Amino acid sequence: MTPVPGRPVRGSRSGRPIMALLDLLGRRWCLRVLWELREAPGSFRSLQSRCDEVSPSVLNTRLAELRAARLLEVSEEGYRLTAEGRALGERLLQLSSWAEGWAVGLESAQAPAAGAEPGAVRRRRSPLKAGPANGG
Amino acid sequence: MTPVPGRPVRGSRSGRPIMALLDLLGRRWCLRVLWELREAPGSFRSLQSRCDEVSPSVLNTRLAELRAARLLEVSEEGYRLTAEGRALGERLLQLSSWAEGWAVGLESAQAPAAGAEPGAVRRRRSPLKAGPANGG
DNA sequence: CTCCATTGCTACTGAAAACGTAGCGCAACG
DNA sequence: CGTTGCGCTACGTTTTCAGTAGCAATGGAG
Repeated sequence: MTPVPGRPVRGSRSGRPIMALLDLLGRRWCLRVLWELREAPGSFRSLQSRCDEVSPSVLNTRLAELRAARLLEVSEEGYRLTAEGRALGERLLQLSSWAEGWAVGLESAQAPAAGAEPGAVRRRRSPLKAGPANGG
Repeated sequence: MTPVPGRPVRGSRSGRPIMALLDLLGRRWCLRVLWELREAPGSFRSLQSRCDEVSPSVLNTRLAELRAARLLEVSEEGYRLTAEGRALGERLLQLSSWAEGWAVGLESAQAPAAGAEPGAVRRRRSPLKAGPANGG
């Protein structure tokens, strides 16, 4: 089921646009497909190959969802982003530049923060300062 | 296993930063947790509640991964984004504004593109125009 | 001081999603 | 016509997520 704004989606009962988007983008391979299509349209097998041989069944499911969400359309070249999809893709580009800085920061830290590192949130009986009211 | 730049991650053999990021963000609930933390820090149960009662086991896994990636840290208020994490969160904000436009576009289209709609990529024996060389 | 409510998770099971493979049917090339 | 390559689909297996119960630590109330 493709998450779209206005309908309840995983993570939201209200169907807020950003919630629908987070749900869709949070599916395995979705961001990667968008990323690849941002660079160039492609056929099914081309996309499969560019996504490191993702399984055809999952790729097909993701393509159908992206199409249902009108981020992607079928053309003579195979699959390409719609205008909306391209606009989204431009915003993904900014993630790339962020990621370069991230990688540098991780390198200087030498390793990912170890899971065994002390520092888990202490148990407490009183609630910590409340966050904002529930979104959704 | 937390995807980090420099190591092979799902979707990439080279460990390119953007690939590690796409892998991490493409996990269920990851974007949503980042989105909620962008707004305000929170305790475990607060985050759980703000993420529409996500299961504690998955939330715990996601928090650990985000922490290993140094996007999140433990503080007196519970969990909060690191400086890097906040920078990423700002970029997520831009997705929100995009999503508002998306929702409008979908409304005027009246329904998500039906899966049963004709227009799947036609079979062909010759490859379509090739996309770029494999990324990853 | 004791009791007990609340917290941060963990353990565990079943459901859903992803993975991986084989192969069908169509298109088109030789 | 036979063969090759394409876009998927079907199906079984593995992994991840969803959901629940509950433990141990914390600390507020009496």
